[in-house]
Amino acid sequence: MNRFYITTPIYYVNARPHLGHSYSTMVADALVRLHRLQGEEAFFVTGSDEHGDKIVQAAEKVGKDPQSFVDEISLLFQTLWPQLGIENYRFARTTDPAHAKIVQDLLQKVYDAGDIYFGEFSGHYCYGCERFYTEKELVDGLCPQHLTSPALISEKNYFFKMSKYLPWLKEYIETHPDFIRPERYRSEALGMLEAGALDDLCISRPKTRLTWGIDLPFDHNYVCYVWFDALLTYISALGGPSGTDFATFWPGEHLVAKDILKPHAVFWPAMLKSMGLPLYKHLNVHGYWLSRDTKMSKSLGNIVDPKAMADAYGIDAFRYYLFREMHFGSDASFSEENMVARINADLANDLGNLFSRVLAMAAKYCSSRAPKMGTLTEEDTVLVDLCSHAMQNFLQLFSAIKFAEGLESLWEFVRALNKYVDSQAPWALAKKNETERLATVMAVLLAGMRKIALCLWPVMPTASCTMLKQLGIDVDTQTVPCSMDYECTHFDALPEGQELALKSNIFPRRESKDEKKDKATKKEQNEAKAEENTTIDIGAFHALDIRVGTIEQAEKHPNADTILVLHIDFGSLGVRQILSGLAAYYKPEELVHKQVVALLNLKPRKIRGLVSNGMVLTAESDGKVVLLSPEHLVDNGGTVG
RNA sequence: CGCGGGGUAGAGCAGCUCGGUAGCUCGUCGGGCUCAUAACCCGGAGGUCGUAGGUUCAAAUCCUGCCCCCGCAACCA
Repeated sequence: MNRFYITTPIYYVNARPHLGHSYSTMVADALVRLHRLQGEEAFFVTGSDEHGDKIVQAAEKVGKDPQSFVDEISLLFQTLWPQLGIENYRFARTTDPAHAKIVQDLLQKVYDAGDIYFGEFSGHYCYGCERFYTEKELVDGLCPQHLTSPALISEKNYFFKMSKYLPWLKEYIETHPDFIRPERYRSEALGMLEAGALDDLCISRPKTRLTWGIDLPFDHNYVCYVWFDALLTYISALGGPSGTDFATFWPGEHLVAKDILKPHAVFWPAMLKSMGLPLYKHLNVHGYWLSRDTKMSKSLGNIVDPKAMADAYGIDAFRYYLFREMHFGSDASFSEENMVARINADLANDLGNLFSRVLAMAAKYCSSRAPKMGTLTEEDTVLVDLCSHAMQNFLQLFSAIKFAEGLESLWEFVRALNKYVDSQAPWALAKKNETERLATVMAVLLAGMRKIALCLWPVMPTASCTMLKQLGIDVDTQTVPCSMDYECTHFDALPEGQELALKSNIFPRRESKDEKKDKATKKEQNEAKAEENTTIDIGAFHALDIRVGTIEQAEKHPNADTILVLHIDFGSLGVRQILSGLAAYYKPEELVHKQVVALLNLKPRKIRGLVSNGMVLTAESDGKVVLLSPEHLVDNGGTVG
């Protein structure tokens, strides 16, 4: 059996989770689901990176000890994921004692191999901040916090001989084109190596400066600093190199955002090489979510709260939007208006409405039971082929982390199903009593809808299950048993007689801000108008050409149930066709020879294919409509005033 | 200064690796249908592909110059 293992970054918990964390984690969830859908055993690791001086400082600021501080923030991450439909993961914490043990074992191993040395590091140290500053960080040579001159001091630390592995790494990346993907980040990584400017990696901090970390096994006066701690989570979460999960799932792959490219593209492969462990399969790098065109940041106050979005628009719709909008690798901009537009167009109009219309027809024509799929016509097989292509493209693009493109290709099939409804017109088949063909058309539609629901499971697990349930297929969000290889190449009907949902409303339309505004302003305008226009000039009344005429002929509109088509004689003005919504109140035959009053100079309007040249005047009473007529017979064409 | 990303229809984007039909969604205009969530289906309008050159039979795509926008302290996917 194939297995799939992927990781998100181990998030640094000095801040609360935001949209970026959520996106990374959703992508991991979707990829795991994609592989599960193909019958593989798959899961991912996410977690929290909890050591380091910034954590200590952040904890001090709020008057907490580091451990209870990280417990609290880590919990925010842990509780968020289920609220975003994320499942099938293991949550790892760098303060877990089991992790510390593995880190120490591996450090010892690297140390024994001679890849760690004790060296001197000198730099600009600010005693106020208790940290080193690089030349770049200093403002006019002063500490940016305290505006004091930093001391030039040197400190002894442990270093990892990374430079030793860089030529090898460069060659490895050059000979493995999709090791780092998309391409642009591979070039960037090669650029980092090209520069030759990378020094060996400082991996320790003296306890005089930092105690919140894992002790170095070979020197208890030092703690391990970031890289050999956080990055090792990817394998400590598998029980370390000797764990059984490690044997089954490693090498896996990683998912990161562009800001942490360097540690993952350079440091980590060098570390793995030194530890004698196989390299990961792929490093998948995505861009940033921007708010309009600028970076989201706490200081700008344009942070998007993922939980609030999921609550407002639904988890599935929110996830769909993120996957559809971001072209993996590039930055994307997030806006609520844009999201509403996307949700309405793709989910409500195309997909949701497809389910709604087909299930409604199934209720009408098939008593909500899956019908028998008869012989397929050429039109049917064209659709079936399209389905197979769309699914294959979708799976291939998703595996290649091209989510937006994959969804786009799947939507070609969604739209094709809507077209198929139009071209086959089941309602017409029902009228003509072509029951066999009707059954086949409905069966094809239902089978196609099942395919879409299956493909969408990675992106919208809950909605996917709802769709499948509406098709009479019982599933839960954890597992959707099927073989996609089979599904791509076979187009089976739902089992005949399977019970379907009576109706469907999976993705209701959302009002955009503009629509809300429009409605509000319209309402205001109407209210203002109502106040202004309590009286009109007589001229306004004279502008109306109202006359008396006699109904000569009356019949039902062939394409509209509520409407009657009247031919009314207006004397010298001739006979006019006027349509009126009277079918519910008058039978056509009782109207003939009746004299009525009508407005003639109304702009002609087409109603369901027939033109109406005026409006018959009526009165409304108790919700019923009554025709107005002169008190006794008058000449046809006479004016009303 | 430098580095990186980008400039393609009213909006948002794809296409550029491997030159040859300018594509998608939304919006807009016209038509159709009545099964459906004012939805769906068909058709039209709308583009000097930032700009100036170059290479080529042929350039959105390759090369060069220039202009404009965004990011590059920290938090941080």
